[in-house]
Amino acid sequence: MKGKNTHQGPEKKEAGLEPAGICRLLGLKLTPQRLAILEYLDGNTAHPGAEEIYAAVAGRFPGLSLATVYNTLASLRDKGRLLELSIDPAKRRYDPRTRPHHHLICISCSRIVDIEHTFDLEIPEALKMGYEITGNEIGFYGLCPDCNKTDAKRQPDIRQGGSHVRRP
Amino acid sequence: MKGKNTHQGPEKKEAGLEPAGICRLLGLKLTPQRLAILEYLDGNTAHPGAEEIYAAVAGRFPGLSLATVYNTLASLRDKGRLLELSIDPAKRRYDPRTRPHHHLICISCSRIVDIEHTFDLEIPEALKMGYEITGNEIGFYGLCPDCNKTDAKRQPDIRQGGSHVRRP
DNA sequence: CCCTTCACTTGTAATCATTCTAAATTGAAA
DNA sequence: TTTCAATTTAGAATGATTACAAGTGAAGGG
Repeated sequence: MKGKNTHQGPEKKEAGLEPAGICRLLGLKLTPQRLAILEYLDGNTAHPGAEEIYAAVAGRFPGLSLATVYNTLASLRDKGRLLELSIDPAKRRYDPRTRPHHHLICISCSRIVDIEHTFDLEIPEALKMGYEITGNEIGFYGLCPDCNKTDAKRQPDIRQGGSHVRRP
Repeated sequence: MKGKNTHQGPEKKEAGLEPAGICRLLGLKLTPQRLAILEYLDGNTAHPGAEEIYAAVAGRFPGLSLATVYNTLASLRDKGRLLELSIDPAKRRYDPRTRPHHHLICISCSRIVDIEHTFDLEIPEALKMGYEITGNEIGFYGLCPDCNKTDAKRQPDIRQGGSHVRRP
């Protein structure tokens, strides 16, 4: 763990704009803490939670407060630069990739990967119940390669139910 | 609030089987607390959280413990009789309708309605990253009729971002 | 370059949902 | 009945997130 980020692999980043630029663009004050957080998030595909972000950034930036992480995440989220995912029931996860995409989460270890693919999700007008729809997100559930190996012998019925079934 | 349930409207229930039958079928002991919870959940389309279930059932069943609600929900979930939704970042919600379906949540008041519609969600093999997919759930985000009315004048940009943007 | 100011940061307390625990209770099988 | 494991219960414990009050520093104006 030495590089700029703890990526899951080589990934294409969002359309340019380094941390400082983002702050200026959003009208946010340019503080070192923010820059460090932004930098950690930039191109990160691990969908980290607040605590993880804190741990990672605090390493390079001693004295950082967890509260600052939450504050920063909140403003980025409010400004639309960050997606706050509720796909993991244990905690909120953050995704710097703001272009619409979906997620695939392991029901055993909670690892999340992005699904960059467009689906046709037109809801029949009759089912919209008068809602004005602004977005959508698909959560795919399954077993990641690692867990699939390990769990092969577990009760098979645990996988029934067709949908987002979580392990005890 | 007098009827059997606090439904959102007339709804078709899951394929028969009253509370007692469900317990027997699942090999669960038939306790009055469980029956009361099952009864409350039966046909309920409000996607209640644990606290709400507790409050509702405790009304008719004084002495009920919140822990029991959590216990019961956990066993029903494990047995596949109940879906545990993480669509609401504030808390887990429960859905007795176990047939695959999707949800539409109001980004302002968190009201959830079911979307009973089948979508074609084939993920290109190349994007599956080796995961064995067991299910999926689409979360549609938007404004419910009520909030849409109330919020009409709010900052329009809050609705940008394309996806699950939550109100501060 | 020096002020001034208010957005930010910080540490900590408070809150909230959920889980854990250990003891008491009770279905249900024998 | 008797028995015993499953279940219920109150309350403590945990973990994530939010709230708060006081201190700090980035940034614009002079």
